[in-house]
Amino acid sequence: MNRTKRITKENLIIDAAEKVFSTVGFRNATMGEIADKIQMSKGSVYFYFSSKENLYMAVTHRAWQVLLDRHYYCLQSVKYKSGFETTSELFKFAMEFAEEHPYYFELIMNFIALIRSSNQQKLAKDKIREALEDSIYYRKILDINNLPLSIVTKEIERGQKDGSIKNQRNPILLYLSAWALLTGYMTLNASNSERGKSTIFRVGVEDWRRYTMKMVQDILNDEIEYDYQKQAILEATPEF
Amino acid sequence: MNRTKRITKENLIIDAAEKVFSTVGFRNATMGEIADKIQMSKGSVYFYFSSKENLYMAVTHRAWQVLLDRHYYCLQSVKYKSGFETTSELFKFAMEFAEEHPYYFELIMNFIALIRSSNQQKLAKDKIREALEDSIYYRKILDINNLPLSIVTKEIERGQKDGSIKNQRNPILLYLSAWALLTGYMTLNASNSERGKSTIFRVGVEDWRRYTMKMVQDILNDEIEYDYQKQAILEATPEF
Amino acid sequence: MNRTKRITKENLIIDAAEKVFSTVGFRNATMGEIADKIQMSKGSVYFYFSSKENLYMAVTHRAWQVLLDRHYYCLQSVKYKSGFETTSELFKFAMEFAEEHPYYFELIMNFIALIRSSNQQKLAKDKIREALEDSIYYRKILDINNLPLSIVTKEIERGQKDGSIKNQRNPILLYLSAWALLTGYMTLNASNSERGKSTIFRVGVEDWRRYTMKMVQDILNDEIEYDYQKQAILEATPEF
Amino acid sequence: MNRTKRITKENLIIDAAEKVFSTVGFRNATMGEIADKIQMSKGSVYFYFSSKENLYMAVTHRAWQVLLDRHYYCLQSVKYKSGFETTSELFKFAMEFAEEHPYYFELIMNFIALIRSSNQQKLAKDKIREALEDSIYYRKILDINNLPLSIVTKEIERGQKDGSIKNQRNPILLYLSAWALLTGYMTLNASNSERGKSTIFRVGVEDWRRYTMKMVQDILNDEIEYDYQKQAILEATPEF
DNA sequence: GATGAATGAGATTTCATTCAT
DNA sequence: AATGAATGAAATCTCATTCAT
Repeated sequence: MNRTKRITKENLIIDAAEKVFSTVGFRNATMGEIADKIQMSKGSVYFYFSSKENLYMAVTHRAWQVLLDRHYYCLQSVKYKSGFETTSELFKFAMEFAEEHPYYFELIMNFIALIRSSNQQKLAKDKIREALEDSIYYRKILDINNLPLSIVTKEIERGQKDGSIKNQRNPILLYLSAWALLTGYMTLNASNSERGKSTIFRVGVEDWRRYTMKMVQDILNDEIEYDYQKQAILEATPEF
Repeated sequence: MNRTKRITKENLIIDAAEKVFSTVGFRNATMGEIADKIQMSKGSVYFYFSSKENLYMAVTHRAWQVLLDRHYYCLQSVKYKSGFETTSELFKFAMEFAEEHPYYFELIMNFIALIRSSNQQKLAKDKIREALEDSIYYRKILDINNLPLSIVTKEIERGQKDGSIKNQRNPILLYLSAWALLTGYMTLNASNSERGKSTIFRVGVEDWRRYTMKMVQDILNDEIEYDYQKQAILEATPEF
Repeated sequence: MNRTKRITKENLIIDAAEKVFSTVGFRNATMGEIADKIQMSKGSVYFYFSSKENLYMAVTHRAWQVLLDRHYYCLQSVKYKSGFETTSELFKFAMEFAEEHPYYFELIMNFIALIRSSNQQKLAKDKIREALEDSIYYRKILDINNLPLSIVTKEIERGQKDGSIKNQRNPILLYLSAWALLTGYMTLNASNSERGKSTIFRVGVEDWRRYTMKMVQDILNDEIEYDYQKQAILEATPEF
Repeated sequence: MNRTKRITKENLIIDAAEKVFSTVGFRNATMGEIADKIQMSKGSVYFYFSSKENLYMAVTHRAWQVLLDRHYYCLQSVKYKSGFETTSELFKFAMEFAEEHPYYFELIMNFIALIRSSNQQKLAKDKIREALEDSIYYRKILDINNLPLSIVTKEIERGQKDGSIKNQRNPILLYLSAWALLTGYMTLNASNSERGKSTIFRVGVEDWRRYTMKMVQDILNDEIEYDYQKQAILEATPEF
């Protein structure tokens, strides 16, 4: 079997896995169900993916690829704009990505949680995490997972230099804050809503989405001086 | 065995379950491990909690209780303050809660996701969700899970009336936005950090935390008029 | 606790056990359910009955007692009648017993099966049968379970002598045949029918019942001479 | 694995299950024991039969098949005989079936009890019955379980028309009565006896068997007129 | 390359029974 | 006498994974 054909098959399997994982979750998903979905035998699935964990990582890898593609696409099309404009665009695209592919977004979050827990604790019993880390796709993702961060922070830095971004704080902090906003929005929204239609606690989702994007921009525009009197309620935070 | 003793035992089990669930996750956790942790037999655990799902919900219930207690404690201590002050305090306490009990926070998020998915789709295969919903604790949580929202939004409304909160948008929107900020912060931070010490992508976690709290306040202070020129990058959002 | 009180309690438990066993069967029944039914603790049930099997045998013992009482009652009231009349009465009473207490009838059948299997094979694994045979009630039943047979056969013999029963075959054979008829009727009828109302395969149960009783009488009236030509279809059976 | 091989395996498992079930009963039987008996893993057994209940129903299905085969075989070989002769033959074969395969007979009785209880009561707790009814084999048996009845009653009707069967009562009643006789005989005999050798209550089993068959014929020959004086002991039953 | 039968390690759950109080 | 918490031995069922064909 030539390389092309192999890749086609792999993608077919990843398609099926994506559907099954997103519907019932990793633990509930069975290799049998995934194989059935594309009229394939379990044995064949194992021919292409050495383990369930490896297959899961392959789906996660695709999620990162799609996210990354958006970033590159975005860079290309906004080359001549200011740092603020590019950064805004990047987040707008990220939001669109998250809403179009809520499960990819979830996978990305899970991956981030995975590397966090890897860094800090090696829990004796967690066979699954070990298996995940054994996957070739894990390595592949490790190689690219910082790219979104570096792409965006580079644009933020550019914006801080060209004056379009007023907030002079650490670009990574800005990135994280904006990304947290997006994450929170997605998590609470739980990605079930048909965009613009649904309502959550009697707030239109579309309203919320717009306000979230506005807040991202506010972050970029935020100047350090602000009303310290109100801040005083919290602990003193002079550096902001 | 009197009521007190029973509750003590239940709490003992919940303690153990909390540790095990938070370490290896619900699916990876086994009743045997939970029982072992407190030198109890599996049968005994089942004497107190009718199923693994029920036990999980008991832990989740505790998480909501702790969160709710903070809210009430907070209300009590800030009675004579402005709406803005109270709301700020409430979020400050929520943040502290999340950082002190990251796993509780996770449980609360999971519960929210659970009721979302319950409302929208009855997936044929998901036995686990069904079992979760059968739990008495599920009912108990249903009865209280809206209280944080209603407590905070009431304070926001008060603040909007007394002039201390300038942002006149839908109080629920403000609540959700602030809560999303917190959620995103917690998710990305993955809550493993010892407060103030750790670093994420070379940003001090403490810095990030403070900035997050500042953003919450900014939400409250946000006035509707702002620079529409920058907004123009996004789709028009006249209502903000 | 005096003897009377003890017996009262035991009967209370047997009542509950009877209901539970008859509803869900021996294996499905739990000691907990039986105890609950009379607001008693499991421990107390064990105080009176040393095991589930023992309790089951106690219920079975009661069934035999009730059957036997009917026999004695019947003997008393038909003292001056012919052997045919008494025997008919005995079967009429047995039929009524079976229909009024279908579960007792089942217990009696089960007991008969139990002693059959005991006589013939000691299956290594059958812990339950062993436990049943350990019961004091098992011994008690062993002492009485032949009484119905001997009572009825004595009457048949009397009838054969006084000329009212024409069938001169072995009285035990007659007894078994009639009892088999009753057993088959009860088994197929499955005891669910409200007497006289229900229908089985479009045959009125009441019709069937009457016909069964008629057949019992036919057995008693059966004379040895009959049309041997038809019999020839079966293997030769000259002794009948 | 081709269809033939699969069926062979299934039959291998059914063989083992039949032995185990008949020896220790459904509830006492364990899948492990069944698997062990044919040097197979439990998992493999589950590969062929989705549950213990399903396997049990598969054995029951075989029992019905064997019974039915006898009926058809019998029909074939007695085509040119009278209704009386055919019916007699059918019962003779049924008796042989019951004696050769006592456990099959028991399974058939249990199945009949099962559908009776299904028709009349849905007991909340009986998970087992539900599981039984979920089996594919349950459906299969439902499709054939009335055939013996319809085959035999058709022959009885023919006999009533051709004059060889004198008893003009409802053919189904005759069928049930004869079948009840067989059932009672089998139940009391408990089917453990080596044919012709054993003795029950000092009656030769062979004698009893012959007499039972004779009674079946008597049913067919029974004419409605008989001695009403004796009947008077029972409640009036004018229709017989 | 593809198949699917076979495996076997576990996981949840149930209950009869015991025993300290 | 009575209670009911605690135990622990089983039993059913699931699936990721392997491997002969």
